[in-house]
Amino acid sequence: MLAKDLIKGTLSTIILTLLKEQGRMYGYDITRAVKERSEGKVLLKEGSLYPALHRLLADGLVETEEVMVGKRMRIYYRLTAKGVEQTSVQVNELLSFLDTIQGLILNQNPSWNG
Amino acid sequence: MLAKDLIKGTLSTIILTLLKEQGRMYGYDITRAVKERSEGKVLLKEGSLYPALHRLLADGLVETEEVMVGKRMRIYYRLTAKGVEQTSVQVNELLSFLDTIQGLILNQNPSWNG
DNA sequence: TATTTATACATAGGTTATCTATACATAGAT
DNA sequence: ATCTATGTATAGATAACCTATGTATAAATA
Repeated sequence: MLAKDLIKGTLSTIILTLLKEQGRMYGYDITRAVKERSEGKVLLKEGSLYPALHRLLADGLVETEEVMVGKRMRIYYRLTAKGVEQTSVQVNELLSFLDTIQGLILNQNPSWNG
Repeated sequence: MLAKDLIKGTLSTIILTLLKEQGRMYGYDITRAVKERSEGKVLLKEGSLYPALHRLLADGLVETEEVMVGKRMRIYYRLTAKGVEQTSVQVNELLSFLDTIQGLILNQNPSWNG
């Protein structure tokens, strides 16, 4: 129940990061990459992924390229210039947040030890 | 917008951790502790905190002690035995998740560098 | 003495991201 | 034949968190 909720707010950043790194990916590709890299801990569902991709598209952070592979369609996504910028912003924000939470949990901030 | 969503799923763990450490705390106390420890980055609102505390109470993870201070009521919260157990579980889960996400973002998992 | 700020708890209602479940379709494996 | 993998899509449910509001005591400050 906890693990399920933790992904919230991090998904778009994960997708953007993968795209920045790989250049272009299609949806199914992303689900496998997330699964592999998280060692099976993060299982991205279609109901989460595709709406997320559509949001990124609507926000102008990614652009698409449709390709027919045999009789099957693939929709490749790649970052726009705006998307590249936003990726940096979100990655910094996310890493900073992870630090903050770790600090809260592990009590690395000495100011409260009184 | 990102930072606002990131807190989701982490709040109960933060509260439980604080209680485990401090022994007992009341609501307003918790908001200040979170603010201080996160250096102002996490501003816990009443509309988030009190429902969260009530959930923990309903789940039997905390118990309360009402104290009058002057004419004002304070409700102290402390962990139950079940709460102590659950705190460990959630902290481990959260730290593991933070590592996973960091790995995804920073690509520390070498298995995908092909 | 009037107003602001801090302390202290509470909840109704809104937002929204994610998940569940379902749908359609190609295609390889067993 | 049937299962599994590949590939995209959406309607509806869930639920956590926030906004806004309410009540009340009390200290500060103008």
